[in-house]
Amino acid sequence: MAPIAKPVPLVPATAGPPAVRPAGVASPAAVISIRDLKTHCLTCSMRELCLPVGLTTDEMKQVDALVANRTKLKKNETLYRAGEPFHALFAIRIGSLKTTVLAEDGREQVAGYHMLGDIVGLDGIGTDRHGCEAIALEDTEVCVLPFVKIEDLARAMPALQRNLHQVMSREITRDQGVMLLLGSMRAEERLAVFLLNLADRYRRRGYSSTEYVLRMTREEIGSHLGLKLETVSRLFSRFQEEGLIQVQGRAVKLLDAGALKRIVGQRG
Amino acid sequence: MAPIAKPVPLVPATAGPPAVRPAGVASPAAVISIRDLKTHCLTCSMRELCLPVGLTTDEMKQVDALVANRTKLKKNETLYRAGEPFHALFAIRIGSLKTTVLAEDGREQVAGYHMLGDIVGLDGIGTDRHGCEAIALEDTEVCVLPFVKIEDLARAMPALQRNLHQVMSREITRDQGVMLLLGSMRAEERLAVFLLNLADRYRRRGYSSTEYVLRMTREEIGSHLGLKLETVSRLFSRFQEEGLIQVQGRAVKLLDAGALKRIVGQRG
DNA sequence: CGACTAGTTGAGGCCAGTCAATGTTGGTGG
DNA sequence: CCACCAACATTGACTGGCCTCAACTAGTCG
Repeated sequence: MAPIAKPVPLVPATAGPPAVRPAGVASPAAVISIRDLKTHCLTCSMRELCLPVGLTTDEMKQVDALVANRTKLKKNETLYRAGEPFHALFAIRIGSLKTTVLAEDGREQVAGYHMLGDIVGLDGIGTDRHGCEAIALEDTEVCVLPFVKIEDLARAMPALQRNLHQVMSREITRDQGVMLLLGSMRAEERLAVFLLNLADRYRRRGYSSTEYVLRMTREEIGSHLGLKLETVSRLFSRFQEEGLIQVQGRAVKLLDAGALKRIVGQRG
Repeated sequence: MAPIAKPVPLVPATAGPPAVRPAGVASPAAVISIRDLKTHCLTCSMRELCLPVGLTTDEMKQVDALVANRTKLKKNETLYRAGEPFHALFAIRIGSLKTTVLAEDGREQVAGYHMLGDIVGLDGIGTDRHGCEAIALEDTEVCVLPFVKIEDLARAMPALQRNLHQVMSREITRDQGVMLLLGSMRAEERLAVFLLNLADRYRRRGYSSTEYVLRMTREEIGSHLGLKLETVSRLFSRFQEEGLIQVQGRAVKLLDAGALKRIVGQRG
C-alpha cells in the first residue's frame, strides 16, 4: 500500500494579504514577552474563522487586548472539567480538543471534535459551570477569553457581538446535526458523514480535504458517533476494501468522496 | 384503570407577588388593543423562565416594547421552515412546539420539544437562515422578538445580554444531553430520561410533575429519541406492566419516578 | 357509517454489540 | 539499536436489542 502523506498546511483560502504588525509594537522588547511577539489576532492564521472574523484592524486589537493569556496543553491534558466554574471561553490556536459529556453513571460521550479556530466552553455560560470536559487530543494551545470581558466589549462593538452570537448559534446547529446523525443514521452513514465533515473543516482551514490524520482513537470516534470501536474499525476496513478510502492507522485518504456522499441517506 | 386527570396549572413556584399593571396604562382604551391589555412581559406567567427573567420592571418594559407582535398557530401549523430567512426569535407564550432537523434525503429528526417560556429560533442566528423547522403541537402563541432589536437592546442592557447568552448556552447544554442520550443509552433508558425530563420541566412551570399529557405522537417521540414508534409503544406498555407509569394514550402518570431514575444508567 | 390516523401487539430478521484472540504501533529503557 | 511493553487496532464468532413487516384495535371527523 502506498504510504499516505501528511496533510500539508496551506494559506487559508479566505485570508487576505499577510497582516503586518504595526512598526511600533515589537520595539520595546523588554516589556513584550516572546509570547506577545508571536500571538495576536492580527497575525493569527485563524483570524478568518475565529471570533474576530470580519472585524476592523482596530477592533481586532481590542479583542486582542482581552485575551488574558494563552494556555498550552500537552496531549491528554484537560482544559476544563465538568462542574468547574466557568469564567472564560477558549479559542484554539494550535492543535485540537475533544469535548465529552458525562452521565452520572460514568458513561461518556464525545460531544465534539474541535480544531484550529474553534471556540470551546460555550456550554458553561448558562450555568456558570462547565457542562462537559475538554481534553487535548495533541499538543494544543488556546487563547483564554474571559467571558465578562467579552460581554463588555460586545456591548461596545456590534460586530463582535454579532460574531459571538453566530459562534454560539453555529454550535447549536452543529449539535443538531450530530443529533440527526445519532438519531437516524446507520453506522456506515455516520462514519461517512464524519469523514466528509472533517474533510470540509480541513479544507476551510487551508489543509488538504482528501488526506488528513485523525487525532482520535477508534474508541473516541466510536463514542462520538454512538458506535463501538470494533464497529468503527470494521467500517474503516470495509470502506477501504470498497475503494472509498485508504486508511493506515489514523492517516486517512478519501479516494471517492462522491461515493461517501452517496452512502449518506441510503435506505439499506 | 383509573382515569388520569389533566394537569392542573398552578402559580409558578418562582413567581413573586402578582404583578400589578401601572394604573395609567389601561385607561386610554381607545389606543390600547385587547392584545396589549393581555400580553406583557410584566404580567406573563412565564416571565420567570423566559428571556426577561431577573430584569427590573423598567427593563422588562423595554423588552416588552421590542416584541413586534404575537403570532397564533393552530396545531400542526409551521412557525418557520428550514432555509427561511431568519429575523426573529420566538418566545412561547402558550402551547408547545417541536423543532425538526431534516436530512437531504427527507429523513427527519425531532431535535426539540419546546414548551411555555422556551425560546426557539436560536439556530438561525449563525447563518441568517433557520436550520430546522418549528411546528406547533397544539394551539400555540408566540412572542416575536426581532433579533436585531434584541441585539440593540442587549448592548444597552447587560442583564438582557446575559440572559440571551444564558438561553443560548442552555440550548447547547440541552443538545449535548440529547447527544448523550442518543449516543449511549438503550431504548428503555431513553424513554425514562424523556419522561423524567418532561416531569421536571412541567414542575418548574408550576404544573404537576407526575401527571401530564404528551403533545407528541409515538412516532414523534420515537424520532426525538432515535427509536421507532413501535419500540416506544412497547416500552410504554412495559413500563406500565412494571408499575412505573400509567399510560392512557397521551396521558401519562408517573407512579415510581425513583425506579425510572434507576433505569437510567443501568448496564443491562 | 366509512375512512383515516394513532396506537398496540406479535413474529422474525438484521445490524451493531459483545466477547475473545491476535496483530500493530509507538514510546521507553537497557 | 533493539527488546519490551502497553495502548491501539483488527478480525472472527456469536448474541441480542431494536427494526421491519404485518395484523388488529380504538378513536375521530366528515
